[in-house]
Amino acid sequence: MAQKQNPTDAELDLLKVLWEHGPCTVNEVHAHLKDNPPRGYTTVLKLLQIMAEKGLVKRDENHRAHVYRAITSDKQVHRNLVRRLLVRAFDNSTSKLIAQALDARPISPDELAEIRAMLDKMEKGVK
Amino acid sequence: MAQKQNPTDAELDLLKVLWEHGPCTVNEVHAHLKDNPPRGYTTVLKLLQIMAEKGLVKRDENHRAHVYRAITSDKQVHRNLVRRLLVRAFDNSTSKLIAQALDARPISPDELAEIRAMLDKMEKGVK
DNA sequence: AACTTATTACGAAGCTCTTCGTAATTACTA
DNA sequence: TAGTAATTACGAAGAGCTTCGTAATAAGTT
Repeated sequence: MAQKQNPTDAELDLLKVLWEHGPCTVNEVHAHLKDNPPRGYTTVLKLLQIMAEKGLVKRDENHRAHVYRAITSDKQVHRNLVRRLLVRAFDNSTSKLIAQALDARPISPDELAEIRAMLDKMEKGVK
Repeated sequence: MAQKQNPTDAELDLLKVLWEHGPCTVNEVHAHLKDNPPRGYTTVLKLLQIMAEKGLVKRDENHRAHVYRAITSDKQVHRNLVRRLLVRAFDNSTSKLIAQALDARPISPDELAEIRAMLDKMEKGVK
């Protein structure tokens, strides 16, 4: 059974590339990767192989250069990351987490409005 | 120099105990620790020693049993955890994170109201 | 002082993550 | 076919995390 697992830091970097550019060969992933930190070609390859084992990506071996694609969407992964943080540090309280989020970084009025809009939409949806 | 570092999972468990109960001996921490997963006494001791090296806790050696206390508040640590997640996965966008947080778990109307209240307070403060 | 008990110190094992060097494979080209 | 270039496969090393067994130390007790 393919375990649904959170990606590690390095893995998340590669997933970002796949989310943005769609299915890629190792070479393409390596090329698109931002250089912090710089990573060698075989490092990327190895990571993708491991991610394939874990079930984070799937690979198509029909071409000369195997093509990897993300199995889970960015949304799913992000949600799992948030869930993990919720139980790990915030007693599973969304409001506690949001309080910290609002405090962690200065917020622009635009962002604030955006957040309000989300709440409004939510209340409507729930009602 | 004491590095300001995010605690690991096991370390966070111990910090929670120290935040809740104040300065503790190893024995007390071990006793207060919830049993998931169960951890041996020396494991807790070793963790606290490492945390002392890292600068996460400080220890008072004046008593027979050394007394450990958390150096950083829960609030500070929580903020760092949120910050890390923000840059790691959400492009440093608070609203993206909050969108996921609202989506990650069903929210009660009470919590929703609480969140609204925070936003109101914030806007006043900023203005 | 000898004994017992609680505590700390030390070090190692097993695990995962991350990285990369080197070898093997594959496909193309002269 | 022989040579080359790109790619994949394999394996290992170093780091950090987590756990705990065992030894050393300190304090109190008879």
